Amino acid sequence: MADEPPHERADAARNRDAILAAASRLVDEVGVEGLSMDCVAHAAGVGKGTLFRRFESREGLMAAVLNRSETEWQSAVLAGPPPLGPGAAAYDRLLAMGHSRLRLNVTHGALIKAATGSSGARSRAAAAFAIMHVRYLLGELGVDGDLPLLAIAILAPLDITMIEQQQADDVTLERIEAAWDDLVRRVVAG
Amino acid sequence: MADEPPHERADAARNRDAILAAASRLVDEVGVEGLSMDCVAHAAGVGKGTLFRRFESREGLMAAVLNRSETEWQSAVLAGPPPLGPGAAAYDRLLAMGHSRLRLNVTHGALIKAATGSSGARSRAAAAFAIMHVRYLLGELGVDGDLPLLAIAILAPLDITMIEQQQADDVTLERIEAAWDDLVRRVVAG
DNA sequence: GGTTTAAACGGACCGCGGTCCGTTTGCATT
DNA sequence: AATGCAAACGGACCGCGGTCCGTTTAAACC
Repeated sequence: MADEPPHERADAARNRDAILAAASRLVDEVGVEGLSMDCVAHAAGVGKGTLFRRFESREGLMAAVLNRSETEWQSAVLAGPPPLGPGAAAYDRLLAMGHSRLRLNVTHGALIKAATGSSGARSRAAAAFAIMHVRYLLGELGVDGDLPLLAIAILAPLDITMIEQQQADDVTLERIEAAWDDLVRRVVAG
Repeated sequence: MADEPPHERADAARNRDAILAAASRLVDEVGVEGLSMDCVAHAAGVGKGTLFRRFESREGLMAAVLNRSETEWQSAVLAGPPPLGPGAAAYDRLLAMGHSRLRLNVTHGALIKAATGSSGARSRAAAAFAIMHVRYLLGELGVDGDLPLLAIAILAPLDITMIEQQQADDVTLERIEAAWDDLVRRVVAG
C-alpha cells in the first residue's frame, strides 16, 4: 500500500476540483469544440499553467471529464442489473454490452474523440476494460481462438469513428445494432 | 461532360504541383508531425493563403499527398495481379486484401491519421472504396445479411487506431493477421 | 511563531493552423 | 497593344494549445 508518500496539497486538490467542475459545465454549455483551455482556466479561477500541470493536455482534461460517465458504465457492466450486469446468460450480456456501448459512444462521441488525440494513450485504459470484458464473455461462451484480438474485432465497429462514417450514409442506429448482432452471432458460432 | 467551364489558370496549376511536390518531399524529410503549413508554403515558394485556397486545410493537404499511393492501391485491387487483383478465388482475394490493407495502414499510419481529422470527410472516399470491394467479395462468396455493414465490421479492426492500440500491447503483425483471418472465416461461414 | 523547502501557481510567451483583405496577374475581348 | 475583370495571390493577423520560469504558498520541522 505504502499510503502514497507524496501528500497532495490542499490548494492543489481544491483547484483540481474547480477545474473539473468548470470544464464539465463548459462542455455542457458550449460543447466540446467550442471549449478553449484559456476559457476553462478563467472559469475555474486558476492560471493556465495550473491547468496543464494537472491534466497535461487538452486531451487529458477531456479524458478526466469523460472519466466519470465511463466508470459509471464500467460499474454498470460489472455490478449493475442484468442483462448488462451479471445474472443473465453470457450471450445476452454480450449483446446488451454492445448496444449500451454503441449508445454511449454516440452520445459522448465528441468528448471521446477529444479525449482520443494523437497519442491516444489517455483513453487506452477505457478501451482495455471493454476488451477484457468481451474477452471474458467469449470465454464463457466457449469460443476458442485468439480471444483478446477477437474481442477487439467485435468492438471495433462500435467505435465512434466507424459509427460516424455510417451515419454519414444515413444508416440508422437500429440497423447498425442489427448488423452488429449478426456479426456477434457469426463470431460466436465459430 | 460539359467540359468543365471554369478554366484552371496556368499559375494556379503550377502552384498546385509545386505545393504537392514540396509537401511530399517534406513528409519524407521531417515526417508528418514535424511539417508545418508555413514551412510547406515557403518550400513551395507560395504564400500561405494560396496553400489554404487549394487544399482548404492541413487535413486536405495530407489527403492529397496520401492520394497517390491510395489510388495505386485501388488499381492494384481492381486490376493488379492475383490474389489481390481479379483472377483468384473470392475468399483468397478477401484475405489478400486484408493483409495488404493492414500493411498499408501501418506504413502510412501517420499520414492517414493526419488526413482523417475531426471532420473525416476527407478520407471517407478512400474508406468507401474498400467497403465497396469487401461488400462485392462477400456477395461473391454467397454471404447473406447486411453486406455493407458487415464489410465495415470486417474492415474496422484493420483501422490504424485499432492497430496502434494492439501494437501498444506488443502484439505482432503476424498475430493480428492471423486473428483477422479467423474473423473473416467466421463471418463468411455464417 | 519563525524558518525552510519543495511544490504549486499564473501569466507572458511561442509556434501553429486558419482567415481576411488589399494587391497582383492571367486571360479574354476589342 | 490596350482594357477590364474575375481569379489567384500573399502575408499580416487571430485564437488556440502548450511551455517556461519567476513568484507565491502550504505544510513539515524547530
